[in-house]
Amino acid sequence: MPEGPSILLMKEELLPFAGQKIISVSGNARIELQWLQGKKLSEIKSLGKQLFLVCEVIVVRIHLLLFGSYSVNEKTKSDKSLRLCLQFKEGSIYFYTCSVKLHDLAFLDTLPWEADVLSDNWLPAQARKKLKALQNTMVCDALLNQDIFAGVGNIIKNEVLFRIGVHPESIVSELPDKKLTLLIKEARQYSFDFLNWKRDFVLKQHWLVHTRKTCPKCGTTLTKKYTGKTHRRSFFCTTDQQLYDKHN
DNA sequence: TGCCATGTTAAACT
DNA sequence: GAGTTTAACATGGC
Repeated sequence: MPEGPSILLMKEELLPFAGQKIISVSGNARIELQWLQGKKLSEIKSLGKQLFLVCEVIVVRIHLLLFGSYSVNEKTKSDKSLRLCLQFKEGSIYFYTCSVKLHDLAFLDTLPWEADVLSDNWLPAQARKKLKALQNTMVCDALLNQDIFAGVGNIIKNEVLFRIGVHPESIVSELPDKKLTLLIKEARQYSFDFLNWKRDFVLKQHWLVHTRKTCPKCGTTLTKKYTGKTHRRSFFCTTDQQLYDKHN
């Protein structure tokens, strides 16, 4: 569920509830549920992997983490996993096993909206600037940095690096400018491809390297390795993805 | 059945 | 204090 495109799809599905009044609130999230009671769900926003339910002066931040899920109108999981349920006149929304936090409205102003790769607010120049400031950082870690590429997750990371022919352990500062441009461009482009494939339930079949065994380009065995400071799985082809480090 | 994974945060370390 | 590593959390698929 959890990469940026999936959150965007969730937002789309919840959009019909925007403008409606919250009739009742329940769930085991450790927040003051009663603050939401009777409030209007005035707006739904998203930034990367985070969803924001703006309820007049209070903002509910939902993050699905690794295992979170949601449902609309019908409760599909146990009480134990139900973190938050908002009931409206014409239906309900349910969030399970996710992080739920309350913030005031001003909190939204502190967020890096320009980092959201799927948003109209996306500023590639800003991403480039942040990348240029990185010292000794591997591209695999840079792509997962939510302050630079909000919404990019491990799948997108692996697929983007294969598309642009860059080894995940490459050092950002060693990338030629052309590659850096491509990296920034594909982080957004692949996220949109992910979004469309996910919407059509054909995402997995489009994975070229993620969880795959052989390189679709040259047929050699792909490498699977936990890379970078994030220690996340990387799938890559040592033939088709060039390593840029201080030695070459 | 045990392992592992589309993620993040906080505690525990050097 | 900084930068880092580890632990914790929790569910479903293979």
